[in-house]
Amino acid sequence: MRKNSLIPRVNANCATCSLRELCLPLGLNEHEIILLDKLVSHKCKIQRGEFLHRAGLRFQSLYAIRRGFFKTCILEKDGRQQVTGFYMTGELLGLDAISTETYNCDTVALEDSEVCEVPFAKLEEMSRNIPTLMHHFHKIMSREIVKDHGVMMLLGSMRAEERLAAFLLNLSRRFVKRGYSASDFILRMTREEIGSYLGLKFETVSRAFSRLQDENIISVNNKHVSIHDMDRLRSKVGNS
Amino acid sequence: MRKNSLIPRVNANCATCSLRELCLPLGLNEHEIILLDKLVSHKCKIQRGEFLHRAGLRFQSLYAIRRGFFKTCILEKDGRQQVTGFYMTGELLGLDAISTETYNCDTVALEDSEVCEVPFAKLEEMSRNIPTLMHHFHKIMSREIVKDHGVMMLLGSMRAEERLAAFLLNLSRRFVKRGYSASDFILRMTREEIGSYLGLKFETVSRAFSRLQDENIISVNNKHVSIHDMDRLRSKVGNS
DNA sequence: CGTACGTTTGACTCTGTTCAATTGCCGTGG
DNA sequence: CCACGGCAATTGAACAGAGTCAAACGTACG
Repeated sequence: MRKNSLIPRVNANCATCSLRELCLPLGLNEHEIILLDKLVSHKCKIQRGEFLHRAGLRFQSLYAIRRGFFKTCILEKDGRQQVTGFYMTGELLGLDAISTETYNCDTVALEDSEVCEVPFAKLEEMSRNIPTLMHHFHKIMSREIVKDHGVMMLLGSMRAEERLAAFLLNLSRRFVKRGYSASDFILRMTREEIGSYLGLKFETVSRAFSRLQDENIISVNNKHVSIHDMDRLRSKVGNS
Repeated sequence: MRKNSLIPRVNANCATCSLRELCLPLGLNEHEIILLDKLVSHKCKIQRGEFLHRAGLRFQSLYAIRRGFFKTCILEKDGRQQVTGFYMTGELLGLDAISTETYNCDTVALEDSEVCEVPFAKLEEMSRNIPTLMHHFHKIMSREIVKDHGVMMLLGSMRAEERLAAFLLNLSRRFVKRGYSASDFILRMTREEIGSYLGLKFETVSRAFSRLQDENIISVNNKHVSIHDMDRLRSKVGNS
């Protein structure tokens, strides 16, 4: 990655990493985890607002998020930008770059973060000898595809309020998995970024927030969201 | 797959298959292709309108399309349906099922088709010994993700006419790769299916077709499309 | 403390949806 | 072979939801 950056690097340590459930090594034995430690050679810190990488850069590594929050976005020649995903602790960045051997999206930290660099060639080589690793990796890629199909569903057939409800429920679910509150969280992204991801203008996002708040389903205070009535929020999705 | 179906099976033969450029075996030597032949044990024919598989079925195999045309769609509990993709000769079906070990979309032939069954467990096993096969497979999965991001872009930020133009250009490009005309083709899907894929109602799709025809960019006669002015069609995409 | 940016809200516009009527196409059966 | 029925596609008119433009307010950061 960014050769001339000052991002500090230290050795990773998968064996003690608290992400073991979420990240790659799921289901490996102790010996295999030690091997993996050698694969994941470096951690690096990315400050809020910094790019992990930009579209066009040559692909070499995937990045597992050890801590933090990222957005990925693609940019059309005519200047339009589209946020293609938000990624949090334990998730894997860069899967889309394998096909072209070039990162084809910008990846930006939305809070101070830390990632583990996973050199892809080494990952492939190692997975030849560790079938469970290979299989797990395939599942992760496949899950990414399923996730994208969900977003396509959302973009293709839901209206503004439904989209926002689905988005909040998705975030909530992912926070829970990581041990945080299901109903109380801080949004790391702006209304505009949410809008881009959901195919809406930021004013529409703001209005949808306000409407959900007026109905006492959630309360919003700038970036802080509290879900008061999870069931009614759920019922917002899929009732058109 | 469908144990009690009457779909006839014959041995596949990758070595002589005309899809070598598009399908999995890209870049393999003769010996490896023979191995692959043993992997891809069966071809089967699917008639127009038939399901290759339905959502919920246990996943075991990927399917390479040897000839034909498919749509994949997901169904929400509330009855909404979303077409998530159209697949043609040389493309690979079932990648989304790896994550859950269950097909999570319906896959329907839109014309009489023929697929090669690729047992996934065997594919993984074999790719341990053939690094190029593994790498190529990773690229295919990654390409699927990139493609989905493109659709998200389309759904998130284009208007009706742009979406249709982008759709037609995409089809055109894929037909060319397969040796067909870039400017003259038969649509295998209905307006409703196009609409579902593009996040539009079928009336809107129909109107967009008519408008492009009125501008002499294309001509449409039911399922038959001719592109008259490729450049102006291209300029329709990305000018809002 | 002040500025810049993000957010909210209102009024108006416009694109796409909805509802409905009509035409065209294709396969089936008389 | 033609007539019929059903499904797909086209087109129009009225409507609604999201977009646009603009103003005002809050918050965060230097």
